[in-house]
Amino acid sequence: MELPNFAQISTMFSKTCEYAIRATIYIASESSDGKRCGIKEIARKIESPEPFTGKILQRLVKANIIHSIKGNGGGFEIPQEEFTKIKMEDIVRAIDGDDLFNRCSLGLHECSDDQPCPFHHKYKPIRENLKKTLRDTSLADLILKFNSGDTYLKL
Amino acid sequence: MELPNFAQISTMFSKTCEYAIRATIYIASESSDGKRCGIKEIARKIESPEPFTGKILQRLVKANIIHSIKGNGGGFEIPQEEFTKIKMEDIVRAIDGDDLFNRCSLGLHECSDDQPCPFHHKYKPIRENLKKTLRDTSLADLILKFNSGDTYLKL
DNA sequence: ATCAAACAAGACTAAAAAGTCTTTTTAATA
DNA sequence: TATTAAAAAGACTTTTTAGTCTTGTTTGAT
Ligand code: FES
Ligand code: FES
Repeated sequence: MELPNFAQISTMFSKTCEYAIRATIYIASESSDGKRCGIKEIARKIESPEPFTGKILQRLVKANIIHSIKGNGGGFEIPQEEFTKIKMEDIVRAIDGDDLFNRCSLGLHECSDDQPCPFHHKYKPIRENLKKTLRDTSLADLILKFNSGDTYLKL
Repeated sequence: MELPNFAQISTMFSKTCEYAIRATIYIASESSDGKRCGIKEIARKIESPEPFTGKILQRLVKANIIHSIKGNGGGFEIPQEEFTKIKMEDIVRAIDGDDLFNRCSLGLHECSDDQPCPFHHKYKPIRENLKKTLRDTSLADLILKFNSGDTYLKL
């Protein structure tokens, strides 16, 4: 008999952030096709709860990552010329803030080289590597293989 | 004006797991000095809520990571010969389960090479690197610099 | 034997994250 | 200008994570 889980599902990004990234990729992919898309469609295509997705999209609009057009025929879109400018880092920061980038892995009040926790020296390079990847990965990179059907946003 | 955080504090480990790791390190450090320690002392030294710390220690006992001695003069300890055998991976798995090790970074039901999400190929090596580090880092490694006062468990 | 100092167990509460619902605003179009 | 299809806004609910409290059990020392 295995002990059941004790604490939270622990991943890099919050669930909210996961939805946000998936939604942004889907919108970009449609935009690259000249199409605008609405909440219902997005929620269906990325398998996310519809009203919650609405909330998240609002936040992405405020953070200037996606554009929204209100009214009949409206929806969300991203101008193609932004694809290379928008990085994964931007989405993560907009939703999860910068804890992932700064916080001590063991929960000390500060992560610092001067007063490091016992895991700091092994953790820091991993985090730096993750940061670099998030900084270097653009929406253009993310939709490339998605458009060709080689990566997935659900299942 | 900056937008306030929208979602959870996102780090690798749950807060519970952070406490667990800090507590284990502290206990090991005392044990390496031949000393046994109680909940109150541990909570004080790692700056964690006392009753919650008790809960977490219980879990670590069940997972066979630390030993507990009940009754007057009791407390927690870890036999020195275990220091190199106990890995960070063991603590993380005992508390957070294996989501960190398996879960898709974008929240798809499965993380797989066959039906990868758009971030999979960039994410996987980072995660593998983290896993390797957790697998390779033993309690002995963690307490080394802590015993010499070069790393910290609070502030 | 009794007492006191420890951990164990489990019910309970609080806070944060995730998710829903209702109302308002916007804008194209008939 | 009325209708309608969309997003925006904000109050609300649920679930999960974090944390507390009370009661019981164990055991060394008096
Ligand atoms: S001090 Fe803990 S990760 Fe830097
Ligand atoms: S499928 Fe998403 S990280 Fe592997």
